[in-house]
Amino acid sequence: MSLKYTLLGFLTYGPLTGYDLKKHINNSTKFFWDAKLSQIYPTLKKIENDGLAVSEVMPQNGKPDKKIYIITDKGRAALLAWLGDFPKEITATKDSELLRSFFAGSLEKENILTHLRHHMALRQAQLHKYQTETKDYIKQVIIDTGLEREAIMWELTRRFGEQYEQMYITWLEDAIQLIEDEM
Amino acid sequence: MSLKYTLLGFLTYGPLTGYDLKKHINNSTKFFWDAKLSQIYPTLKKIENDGLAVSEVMPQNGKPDKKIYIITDKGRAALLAWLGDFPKEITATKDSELLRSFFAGSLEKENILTHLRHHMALRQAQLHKYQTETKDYIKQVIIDTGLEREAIMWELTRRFGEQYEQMYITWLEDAIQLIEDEM
DNA sequence: CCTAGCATGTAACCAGTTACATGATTCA
DNA sequence: TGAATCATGTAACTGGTTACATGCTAGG
Repeated sequence: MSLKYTLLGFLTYGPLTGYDLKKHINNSTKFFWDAKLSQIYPTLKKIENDGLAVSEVMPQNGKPDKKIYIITDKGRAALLAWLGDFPKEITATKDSELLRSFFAGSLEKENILTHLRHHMALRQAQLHKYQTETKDYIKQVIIDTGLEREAIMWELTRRFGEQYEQMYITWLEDAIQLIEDEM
Repeated sequence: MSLKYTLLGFLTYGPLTGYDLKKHINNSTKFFWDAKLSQIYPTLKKIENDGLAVSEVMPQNGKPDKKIYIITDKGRAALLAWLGDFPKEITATKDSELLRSFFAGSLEKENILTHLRHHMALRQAQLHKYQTETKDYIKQVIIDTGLEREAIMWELTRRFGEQYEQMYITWLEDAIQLIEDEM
């Protein structure tokens, strides 16, 4: 359901193709809302059928024709309605690594520790990515579009990613310490 | 896919019904892996078909008969194989509220602030739950089962929940401050 | 020469949600 | 009297993944 609004959200900044939208997602919402091209294309079709956007075909040679989507007033209204919505409950975020940790009690100590250390390396890489690539991308988009108000929100969500990874790394460090000492 | 291992994981502590399993999930893994009864029942059926567990029917009157599942050696082996698995990439956790924040730049300042404050109340309630209900439940399970080694891991995942909510609340506070001052 | 990027999509499948169906007991 | 708990499940649907199909261009 939220993919629809992700696409409409990006379309408010200007007309885009499915391929463009995927690149925008990869550089920004990927870590809290991601989708594959094979899901994006049918969703765009549905958006057009519902009158939330219209498409224009730009012929190309050697490549498939580009299909550019333009948001309609109805699409803008639908996005605003969604933005104004309040959830009454927090939605549980799934994390299979926490699940694995939860049931890891039956494994050998060293086995658990190897697991946690491996996971930590992945988290550190992700933290680094938020602090470099993602940060640079947001800076560039601000320069290119001049959307200052939006930029505040984009930077805030980037910082969430950064703080989430930092919290995760601290938790992993503490977990490793505790298991080394008490297991 | 992970629901299968969630169910097998709980079944290693003893024979349980689908209904029992849901209660265990609600008290522990719910915040990083949840499922409805309508998904649990067919998954248990699949687990039995694959030979990972066997079921015994206990007749009752006035209620549907209880169907108790018992994990098999094949089931234990499957769980251990999964526990030993390493993911090569971190999986993006979906969060529609972050997505809403990402696209909230077009809304009025007060509108965004109301949203963030509302979200904060939900997060504080969840934090409190981890610090009371969830903590008490783990204590009780340790008393009842004496699974000390497992208890270390359960307590660690509970602490993750606590630290996650604390991080989220801090982020929301900072976001509110920033928007009040700079928007 | 091979990989990555550009650019579209479909088909089959798996995971998960919502709604429906049944019905007794207990507690506020 | 009505909601919650116990206890099972099915059917229809939506969301999301994997695999397949096509084919050119640019760069290392």
